[in-house]
Amino acid sequence: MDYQPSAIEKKWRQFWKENKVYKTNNESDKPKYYVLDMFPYPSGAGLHVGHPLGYIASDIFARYKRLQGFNVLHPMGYDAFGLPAEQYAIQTGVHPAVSTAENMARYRDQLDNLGFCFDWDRQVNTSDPNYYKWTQSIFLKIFGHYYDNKTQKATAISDLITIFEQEGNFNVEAATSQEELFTADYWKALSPREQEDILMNYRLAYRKTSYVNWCEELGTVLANDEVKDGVSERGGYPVTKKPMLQWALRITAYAERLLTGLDNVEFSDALKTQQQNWIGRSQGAKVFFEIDQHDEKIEVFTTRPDTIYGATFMVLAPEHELVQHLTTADNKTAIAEYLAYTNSRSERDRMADVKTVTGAFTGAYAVNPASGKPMPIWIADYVLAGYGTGAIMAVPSGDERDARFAEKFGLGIIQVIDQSAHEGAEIGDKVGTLINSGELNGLKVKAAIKKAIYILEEKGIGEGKINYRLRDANFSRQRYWGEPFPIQYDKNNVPHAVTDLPVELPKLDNFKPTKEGKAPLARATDWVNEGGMTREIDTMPGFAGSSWYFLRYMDPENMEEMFSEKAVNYWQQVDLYVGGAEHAVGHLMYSRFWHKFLYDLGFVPTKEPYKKLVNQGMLQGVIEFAYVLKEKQDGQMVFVSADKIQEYEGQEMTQIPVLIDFVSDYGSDSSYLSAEGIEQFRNWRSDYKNAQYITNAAGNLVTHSEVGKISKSKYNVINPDDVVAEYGADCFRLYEMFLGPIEDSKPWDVKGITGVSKFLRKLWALFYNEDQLLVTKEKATKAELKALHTVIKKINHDVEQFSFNTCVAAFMIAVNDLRKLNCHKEEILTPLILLLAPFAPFTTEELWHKLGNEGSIHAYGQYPKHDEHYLVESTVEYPICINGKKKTTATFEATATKDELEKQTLALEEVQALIAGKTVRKVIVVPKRMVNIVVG
RNA sequence: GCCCCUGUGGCGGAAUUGGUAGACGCGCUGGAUUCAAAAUCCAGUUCUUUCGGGAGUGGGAGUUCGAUUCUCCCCGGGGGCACCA
Repeated sequence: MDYQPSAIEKKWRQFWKENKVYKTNNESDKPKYYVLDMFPYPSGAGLHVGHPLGYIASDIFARYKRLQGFNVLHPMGYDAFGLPAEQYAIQTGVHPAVSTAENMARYRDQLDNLGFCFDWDRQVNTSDPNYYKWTQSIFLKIFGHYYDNKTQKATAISDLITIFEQEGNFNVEAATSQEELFTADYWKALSPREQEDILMNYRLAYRKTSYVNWCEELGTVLANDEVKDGVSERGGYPVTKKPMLQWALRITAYAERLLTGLDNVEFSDALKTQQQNWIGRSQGAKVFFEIDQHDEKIEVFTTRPDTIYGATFMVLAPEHELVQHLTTADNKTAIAEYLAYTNSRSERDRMADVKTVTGAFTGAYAVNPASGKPMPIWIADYVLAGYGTGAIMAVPSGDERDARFAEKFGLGIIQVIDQSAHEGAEIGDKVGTLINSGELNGLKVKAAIKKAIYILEEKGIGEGKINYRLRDANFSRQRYWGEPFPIQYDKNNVPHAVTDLPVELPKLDNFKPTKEGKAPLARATDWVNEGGMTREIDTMPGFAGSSWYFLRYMDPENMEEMFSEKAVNYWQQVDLYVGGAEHAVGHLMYSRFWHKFLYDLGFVPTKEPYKKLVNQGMLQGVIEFAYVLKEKQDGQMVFVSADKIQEYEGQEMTQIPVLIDFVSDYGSDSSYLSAEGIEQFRNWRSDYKNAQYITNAAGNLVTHSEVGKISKSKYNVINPDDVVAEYGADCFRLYEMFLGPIEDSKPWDVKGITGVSKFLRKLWALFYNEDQLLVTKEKATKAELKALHTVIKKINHDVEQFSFNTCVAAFMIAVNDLRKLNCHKEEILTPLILLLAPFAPFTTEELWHKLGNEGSIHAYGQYPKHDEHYLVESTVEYPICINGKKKTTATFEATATKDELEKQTLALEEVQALIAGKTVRKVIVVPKRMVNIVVG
């Protein structure tokens, strides 16, 4: 019988389904293990060959753990809210729920086709009201809590209100944007609206004005991704920043815990540093500067309070709230002009152009609290509104940017650090001795920083402070296809929690924003005004549903709770999380934040959601381009073969991606459109129908290949189903693992798959010859046992290391060895297929049954362990080296110790001849490797 | 500019973590089989050579008996952050 993957795979897919082989229970005598994949967004393009890379790896690991006797949770679901479905709806009128359901069904088919061991009874869908009911419920919990810095814990807002009623906010230490202090009497006298405004400064989910990318022409808010060079990606219309009252999550309250928590998880160093940079902790001081003729003070953050004597001017971000207020009459025009200038520059322009120094003087002066000298107050866009306080004290003798600014505008420079004793050191290195700095003179930088903070605190004009780059997360989206907020506003615009959950998305047939630019949900007027109040019409962002889905898998059908205490106490946390590095900061940071919040409230027993994380690299594709002349000729497009473009020198060319199905020798350097391919290409788009095609001598249009993202818009999506149809799912799985280390990005290339395909047929041939089953009960020889145990040792080691490419190589070697030994013995083959079962589930299931076993190999629960006994030789041949150069070889007892080997080596006549007359300095014995004699 | 990762045959990539560099696969070259092709099988395949060897893991130094592996400098590729006070 030939190896026929399609027949085998169909059979076992059915068997697994009927017998619920992968059903996981929340109760078991076995130890638990939780393997999680980042769930996909079910896009219209379907699954492509890149998606399964991580899924295959985690599937192998899950099956491996199951065979080792663990109770493995390995679920899958869909991150089903998102922009593409909404845009599709706007274009076609198909409701996002409908297109999403279709896409999910397609994904499911494609995933099943690859033989994954997901427990589909636990499927989660973030757009299902039974799921987002709990997302809304968590939001309300966040809304109902503030962060108490004393206990380092989320605490109920009701507790805070009690404190306010008893003693005001004098003793409250919280993560807050509340600056004013107030008494209990003051609090009690406030209107509900005023009280709520204050509470908003404490709530972990709160409303604040933030800026969005607004496109007047499209009448909608755009994501950063949708804005290119200051204009909308669609249509190229201008985009401006528009202030909008939006929900935000106070993730900054958890900055320190998110940072220190990294010490206790197994993430790659690269990922940890990325998260550390994102949080961006820096230690310094906040300092208040008085302003001449004004009551307000300017607050700045500085990491170098020691340089305060060198602060000769101040710079505010153009968006700083005091700018208008401080500007004097004669400077109004200049400031207005500068504000107009910065407003015209997109964020990208501002970032790209670091060299140009710009700014404007407000006419106002602050006072240097240390030296008492006046400091002109300027505005400049090198100071960012979003970082620190949006204002700096400028120390031109210390900071390079301040120096450039002072130089350009002729502002004073005072040297405050003597670095003569520290040649070549930068000020940022925190070395040197303070000069021109009053009481700080003579101190080393580190000591000066401490003393400066002490003095600031003593004078009551500043204090030591830790600043984070991390910003609170914007939590509002002006979209339809997301979780509605469970919030209603009363007539005083005070938000109230809606406790009757879920708040379901109302049905709409138009998903565009309203004419006034309001979010699409404003169209559902009855829904908005239900119950005499006004509903929040924004929806939650994509990261809401994905921030806790791994917990729902533990108890997905629970209608009373998010998940039961029992379930979460059993599964604890994700043991292994596999997913793309593109989520390094966004999703991972937000879900860690939510998890810590739930921990504070006692819902989860662990501080971190993920114990270990593996980032799989991106599988890239080859994009095929056809060259086309920029200028049409006689109204027609002219396509030019890549090997003929020299003939068109001086004429501008552009490249158009070509659907790879038309391309011959796809992916190679010499890919081309044959006459037939050109014909298909002509019929692809009406524009190309009558175009001219300048082909080469062979009549082909040579295309240009580039490695890039696999994407629908690049026409290079390869459906795994097609590969599976040709080679089988097991071959596909093994091949994707064989491509290289799981963390590396690499281009998809089908060239090498024949090698893996051959391997599977060779494996099959160990069992079958034509129709005859070759397997015997004969006792295995020593050589056969050695071949087997070598591979067992290797596989167990590599699977733990997540090194699957080397596993596949080891299998190939084992099968080749057994073929050479003509081994068809059950004693050898049973462990071999057990070993292979995680990698090639269908084939091994078939062979397992052929060996007369019942049930599923994947539920067997006894992964083979290697026995060192079979690997030990009686004698070992050692290379003998003199000073590292191999001179001869000698055979020794395998059991010989290092000392014995050394003695025996030196006793050899041949060796004595080699070292004749020279002094032996030392003998180095590397077990099982070599003996090196160092002479001379 | 800063941070992280990375550089090995024609290609994807191995190297037990300092111990025989190039496992395994692709490709290529021979050969067997075949009327022929596909498929399959066997052998070879880092470069160089006067067939003794010699060189060799981006380049240069260093540590070591010994370096793809550790240290420093430089160059190239990828990713992240970005006027961060």
